[in-house]
Amino acid sequence: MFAIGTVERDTGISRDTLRIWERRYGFPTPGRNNKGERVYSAEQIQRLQRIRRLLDQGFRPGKVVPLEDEALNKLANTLHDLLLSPTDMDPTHIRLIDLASSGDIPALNAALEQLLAQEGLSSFVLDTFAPLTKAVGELWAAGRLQIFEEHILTRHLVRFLDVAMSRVGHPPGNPEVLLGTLPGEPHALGLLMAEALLINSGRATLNLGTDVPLDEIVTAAERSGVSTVALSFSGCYTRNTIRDDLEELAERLPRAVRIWIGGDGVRRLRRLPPSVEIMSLESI
Amino acid sequence: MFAIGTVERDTGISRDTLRIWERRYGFPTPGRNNKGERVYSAEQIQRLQRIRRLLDQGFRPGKVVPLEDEALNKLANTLHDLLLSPTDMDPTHIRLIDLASSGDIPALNAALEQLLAQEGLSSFVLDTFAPLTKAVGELWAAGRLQIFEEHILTRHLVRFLDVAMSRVGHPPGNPEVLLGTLPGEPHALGLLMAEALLINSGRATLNLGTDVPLDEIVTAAERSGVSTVALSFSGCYTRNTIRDDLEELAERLPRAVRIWIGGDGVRRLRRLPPSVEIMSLESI
DNA sequence: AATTTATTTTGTCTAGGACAAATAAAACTT
DNA sequence: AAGTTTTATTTGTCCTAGACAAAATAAATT
Repeated sequence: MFAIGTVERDTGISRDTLRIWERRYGFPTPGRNNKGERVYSAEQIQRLQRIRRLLDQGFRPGKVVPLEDEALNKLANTLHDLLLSPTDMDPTHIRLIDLASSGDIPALNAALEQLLAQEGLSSFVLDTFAPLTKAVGELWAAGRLQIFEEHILTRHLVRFLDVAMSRVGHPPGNPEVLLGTLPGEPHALGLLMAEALLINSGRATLNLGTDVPLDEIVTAAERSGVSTVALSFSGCYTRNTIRDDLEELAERLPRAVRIWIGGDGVRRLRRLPPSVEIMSLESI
Repeated sequence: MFAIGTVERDTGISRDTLRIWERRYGFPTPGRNNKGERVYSAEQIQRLQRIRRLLDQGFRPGKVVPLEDEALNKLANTLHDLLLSPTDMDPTHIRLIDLASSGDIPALNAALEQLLAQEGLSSFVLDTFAPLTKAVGELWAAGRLQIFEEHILTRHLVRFLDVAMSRVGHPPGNPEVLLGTLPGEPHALGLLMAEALLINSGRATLNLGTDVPLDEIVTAAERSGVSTVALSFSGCYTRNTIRDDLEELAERLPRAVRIWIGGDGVRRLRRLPPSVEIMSLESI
């Protein structure tokens, strides 16, 4: 049995939200310990994680949280069929995904190495690596991957790109593009793919990685003299303040600095500050 | 001006703690917006971050939170002098730290490459990389590094070890040791060093990375059939439940599986379950 | 079909108190 | 003097129930 703080950490759903879901939707239904505090069962946590994944895919709490286990499974399956229908997928990708979901990391690495050698870094990132990343995310959303499997895969993908970039070598000169994600955004692969493309086209980068407070981005941009700040937002970025953050960033950065944003989390955004531009990997 | 949620994210101090510090120690002293909600200035956030670093070093809130800016600076300086007195340090390390804190990444990489070639991976990790990591942490704790500088350094160190490991290649066969950190622990370098030493001695590993829920560790250990689970805890692991977590882990893992724990966060621990063993990098 | 306006949904924040785990200090024993 | 147990202090997490605004959807208008 787990306390609310543990559930918050393991599911990424805040205490406040957990309590208010209980009041509004009748789920979760924690028991109480002798202190009167909520205690959650492992099953409820698992269901919360499944709900979380569906929310990340764009569903709304009111339609998902009250659902029973069965209905939830059905929804996840529908999603799975929708997203991962093998008919319209490249057979090479299907093979990679099979290797990934079977956990055969050495074979996956070998296959990736071969594709990298054939296609060159830029095409590899755009045509192979990015779709594979997307597929992993969708497998995960559909509940076809355990959390630990997703961890392992992501780690290996990160390592693979790191090694590939180290072969190209870092372009000389001052960095032109600063990369990072805001606090609360843990996904680094989008940044890494962007960095690989930039490096491969001869532009020096400064990758701050994930979870960088806004004022540190400003300081880093000023110090390093970059001309562009690139931020990545995945679908799971729940913070409701992206627009405010971007406005603040645009205001505090030196005038000449452009802001690029990308990732699944930016689709819903409208009315951006003038210096902010939505970028895709292809347009780098 | 920033809301309490933002401050929580950027400082890692929970809302509840922020409110209770205000009540008990008279700091922080946020203003209020028109909704009656707390708003924190950038200066207060900076001071909170400095306080956080001192707490990570083992200071207690009652002695640190009420301090004025001046006293805080003084304490940080004393700490800096204490931890990083150059007299008792290897000149090679001093040079590396200089390169690191000056932000000259290419030069740092070159120096690391040279030392790696000279010493071999195991000695390099133990005698160069680990002390450098520690020094970076201490520079950061003493306020000598900006957050973004620490981010950049850490990223490059991770990348460097990843590349070094990829040269050694992954040992064949089933993994023997599973590595990971529990939710709330973001530092991956300890794991990575352990992994490098294991790989270099021919033992296959399975690195789950950071922030892995406990039940996922159990599942992963069962599926992969490892004989050891290795967890890393840095000084900033504030979760008060390490012992409970370890007890639960020991109970749920297969009997034959040993648990290794390491890192700065385990020094304070006593009365561990019988299958749990405190390990240092040297003893791997 | 594209804007504007109304309605619903949703997450974050507020208050002060309660409690136990963790740590430090004191008392005791060997 | 060093180790162990007992007492006191410190500290973080959790509780309740309500309020409010931003985001998303539905409805109405141009």
